[in-house]
Amino acid sequence: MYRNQRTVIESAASLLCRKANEDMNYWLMKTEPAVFGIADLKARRDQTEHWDGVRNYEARNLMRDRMRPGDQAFLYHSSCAEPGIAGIVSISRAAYPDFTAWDPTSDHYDARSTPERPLWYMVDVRFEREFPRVISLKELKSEPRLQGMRVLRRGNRLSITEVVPEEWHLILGLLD
DNA sequence: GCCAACGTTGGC
DNA sequence: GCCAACGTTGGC
Repeated sequence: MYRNQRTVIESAASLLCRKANEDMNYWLMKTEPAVFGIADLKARRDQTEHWDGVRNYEARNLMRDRMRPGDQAFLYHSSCAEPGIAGIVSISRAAYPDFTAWDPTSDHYDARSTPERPLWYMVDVRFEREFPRVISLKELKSEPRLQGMRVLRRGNRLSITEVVPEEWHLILGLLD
């Protein structure tokens, strides 16, 4: 009961915050569903998880300098049978040091990063919505008004990219 | 600072 | 499994 009430209150607060925030940004975040997909996030306690393992400076800078709580992001499934956008997550915590970089047993260990001088950062994301179907990469590529999207560029490898509001709403419209 | 070699990403 | 494209590393 307490959990439900808190969730409702937080959702309302998040909405209010979003409406008041002119600088809200939209994002696209890539993940391999075999490792951690939208279904995994949905199943997490509080449907929230930290987004660890980003080891690219440009993506780190976007998280650290531009992402704000209340921002929304498409969750993109890559390296799978049907690459595409599987749903929406929200940013629930601003960037903080990625502690997996300090763990020698982690796949993402990086000896250059320390608690005193963190090199890598992560945010927390919360499940918002799973689409009734994946909006495939093929479908995104076939839409002329989306050709500017960085994720569609040939050879793109950046795991976090910005989505402009026009693209965001157009993509949501593809579901109808 | 240049740039070749390397490891990784990710669609196909 | 293939391979193009990319970011990073390290020799010079």
